[in-house]
Amino acid sequence: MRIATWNVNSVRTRHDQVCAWLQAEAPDVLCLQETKVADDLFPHAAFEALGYKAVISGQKAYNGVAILSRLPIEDVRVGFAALLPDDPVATELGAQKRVISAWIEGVRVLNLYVPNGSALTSEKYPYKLEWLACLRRYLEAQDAEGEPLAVVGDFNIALEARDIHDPDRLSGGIMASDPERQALRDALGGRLEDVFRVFEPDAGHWSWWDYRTGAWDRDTGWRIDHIYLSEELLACATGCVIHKGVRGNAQPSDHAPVVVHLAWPPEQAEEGEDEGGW
DNA sequence: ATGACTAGCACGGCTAGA
Repeated sequence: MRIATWNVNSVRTRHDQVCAWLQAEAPDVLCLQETKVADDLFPHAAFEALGYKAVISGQKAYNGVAILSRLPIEDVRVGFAALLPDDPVATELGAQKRVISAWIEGVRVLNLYVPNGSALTSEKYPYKLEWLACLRRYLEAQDAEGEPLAVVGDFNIALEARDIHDPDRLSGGIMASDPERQALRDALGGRLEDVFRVFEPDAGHWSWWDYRTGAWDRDTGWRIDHIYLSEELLACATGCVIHKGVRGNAQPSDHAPVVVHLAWPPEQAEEGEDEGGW
């Protein structure tokens, strides 16, 4: 099973590129962020023609997430409030469409678009921290479900120096400040592992290049698009790859896709504990 | 120190992204 994540910066502007990538790579699941479209205008037909069904949580112009899958999709949950019905902050944060999950092939796939925060002095920065605190409560509730879990998306946070092209200059600023890094670590709770780092310890691997600074030409990027796995999925991971070349397309998104390869579902022999079975 | 570029909305410059 292969699960991918890609911030496409408008699914309508990018849908030809998304289709081309789906045809070339054929992931089982593709999670999109920044779809930037209301649900009634989502381009379902283009993806259905390739065998992918989409479940979506969108809004006009901003934010928006979607899960595309060629495997059957069950038990879709939209927003933090789906698991935190009595949490007023979860309900309030639901105004921005940044959270969707689904049950696919025995995996809970959770697709997140974490707020950017803009600048440490912006009112959007405390919003980001509040959102991450709510994510912590949400993941605690999710953990109680005991499901194999893959949390993917655009986290808008580089957790370590090796995830930024110029850590000396950029550490401590937006996307690399201690409070947001700690808030994300607190949410992950030590239970979820950044699978890219299982396979690649070195710096120099980015998932986002700023449009404005000639970042692609200079390869001055950040690694802010992540895939976090629970223990039983991590044990099945055979690779995690950033599809950097996609950033070199004409009219690209500023993010590249990230894909995890899983030997999943596990062999029947490995899970057969039922003595009456055969 | 600042801004760059891209997209949406709507058709003129804003907001927002990261």
